[in-house]
Amino acid sequence: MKPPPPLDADDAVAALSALAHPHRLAAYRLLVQAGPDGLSAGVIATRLDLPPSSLTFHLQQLCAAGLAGRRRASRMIFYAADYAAMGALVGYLTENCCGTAATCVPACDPAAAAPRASGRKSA
Amino acid sequence: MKPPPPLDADDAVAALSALAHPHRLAAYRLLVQAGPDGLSAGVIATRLDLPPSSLTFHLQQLCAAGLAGRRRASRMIFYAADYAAMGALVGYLTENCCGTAATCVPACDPAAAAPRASGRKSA
DNA sequence: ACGACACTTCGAGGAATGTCGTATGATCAA
DNA sequence: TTGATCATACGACATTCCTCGAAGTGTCGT
Repeated sequence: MKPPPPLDADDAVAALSALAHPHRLAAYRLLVQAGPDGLSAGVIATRLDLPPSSLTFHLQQLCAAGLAGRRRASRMIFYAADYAAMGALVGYLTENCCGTAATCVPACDPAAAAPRASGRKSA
Repeated sequence: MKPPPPLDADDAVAALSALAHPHRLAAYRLLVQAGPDGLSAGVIATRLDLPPSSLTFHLQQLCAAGLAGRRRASRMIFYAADYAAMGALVGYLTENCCGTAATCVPACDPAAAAPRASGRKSA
């Protein structure tokens, strides 16, 4: 069982596209830093100073790419980062870069990348 | 001296945007896997089955984002991945995600992320 | 010098993306 | 039920991005 589910090229492009926008990247980092509980759409909109409809648009991209999940709590909707998805993306990016040893990036450290059972939610 | 130069939000978006396209992501992975010597534009064009002008367009995005470098060797031009840039990007993405410990991704391992100014991955 | 080769630059058309006001759905308080 | 709040769906517009043929630049072999 591999915590980071194997990502294919299309998934990776989707995830990267989702992150490749200032507002979405900012929102995503907010979620990453907020932890598993996530943040409500309203809070995110306030912090990012974005109109609700624009925020929804971006949040949907993040969810569609599998980078975030949503959960309803009464009137509010909470979004939370999907850490496993990020791990999978990083894995995809660094895949095979260890073949060239010395030039490899930290995240690509074989010792850290292979054995790590941080299995988590994925929905 | 920090191998991964601190990336700001704009740089991160630029890098992510550069990778957020099927052809560029494919080209980038080819470079990552090719190692420090890189690959010539012609070889990349052949493997990706892209017309030269299209390839140049994408390769330039990669270079502009700092993810790749170019070097001329007689008639050919070699492109090579910039591993440090990738490390910086991964670092930016995972920054602060360790605050929530258990949910954290492998790449975000505090032991590997924080004190890497001197030593790096094992040999 | 000449011709061949490797790649880049230029330019234009078409497709995809981001923005945000307004309307609508869902939930809660009284 | 009525009214208020939180968020999403819809629609239209502007802008940016991708593609690729043709022409141009630099390098090599003869």
